[in-house]
Amino acid sequence: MPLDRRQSAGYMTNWAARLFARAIDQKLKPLGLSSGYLPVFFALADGSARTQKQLARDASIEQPTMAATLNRMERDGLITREKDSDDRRVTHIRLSDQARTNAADIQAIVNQVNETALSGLNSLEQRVFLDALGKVTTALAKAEDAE
Amino acid sequence: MPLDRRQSAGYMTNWAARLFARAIDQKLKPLGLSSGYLPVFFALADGSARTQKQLARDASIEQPTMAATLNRMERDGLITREKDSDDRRVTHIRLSDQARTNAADIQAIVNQVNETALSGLNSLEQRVFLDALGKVTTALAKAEDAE
DNA sequence: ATGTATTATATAGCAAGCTATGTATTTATA
DNA sequence: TATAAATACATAGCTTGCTATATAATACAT
Repeated sequence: MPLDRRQSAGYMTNWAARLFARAIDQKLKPLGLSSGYLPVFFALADGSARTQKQLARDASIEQPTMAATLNRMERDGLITREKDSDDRRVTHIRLSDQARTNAADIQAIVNQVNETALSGLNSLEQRVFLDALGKVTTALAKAEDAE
Repeated sequence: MPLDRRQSAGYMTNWAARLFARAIDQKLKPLGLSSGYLPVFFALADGSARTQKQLARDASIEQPTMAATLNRMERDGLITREKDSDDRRVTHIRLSDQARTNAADIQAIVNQVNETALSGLNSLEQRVFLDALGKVTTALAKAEDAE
């Protein structure tokens, strides 16, 4: 790949994100899971319930994307949906018991992929990298809001 | 967003990539372009021809993804396809003249988004960040190959 | 020369992301 | 109290990415 592409933060971030997703999807596949489920999984792992709106906000994902993800997770038996009896616009989402049994495996897979990804960086570089990702997302999110 | 998500390289990289794509797509929209076209654009910007296979390799994208991208670009009048007369499996792809006129604007948009994204980092952090992205993609690509 | 590999591209089908818009319910206001 | 605004979720339609597989053309090997 030409050098100038490697100097573009946007291109490199996109490429890294695709490699992360591929690595995680491949390892989650035997469990019948995929990378898009992860934010929902982690948000609900403690057994609590969240609404679709809360899940979307926590994962920084748009609501229709979250709705589609939850549809797939429901199809796969990973979540249950229960309408709020007071406010019937709201639906409470919980992990199924079956899904909860996978929690440790999922965490191990995520940790392993993150470790592999960062294996070429020393601990200072790892800190700077994660910190930089935080600053980059903050800057881009702020620029988006400023529209 | 909870702290532990911000400590996951995979999650943060995915998030940053989505913010990059959104920022770029929004700015490219007035030109009738989108982020997926960029790697093709840059590879062909000098007026040269490339095959689908070369474009896919250069962009580190799978061949069917590149085929779909090229279909959209052809639909939008941005590229031309010409069959090789010697080897009729091969198709040569070129930017249309119309597309070429946008080159400077596109480069400016990409530069601007990258600058915005990195605006919270000092020059040392920027260097470490880009270098880290290179190391992360190398590590993940190598792990993928090692299957 | 013929059959087998290899190569380049196409197609099918899915996931995960987006924007724009619709629908139903609740809240607020005139 | 009726209407308007806001809220939560659903739906439509698109892009960008993937894997798996098919098709067509070329190259290789016997």
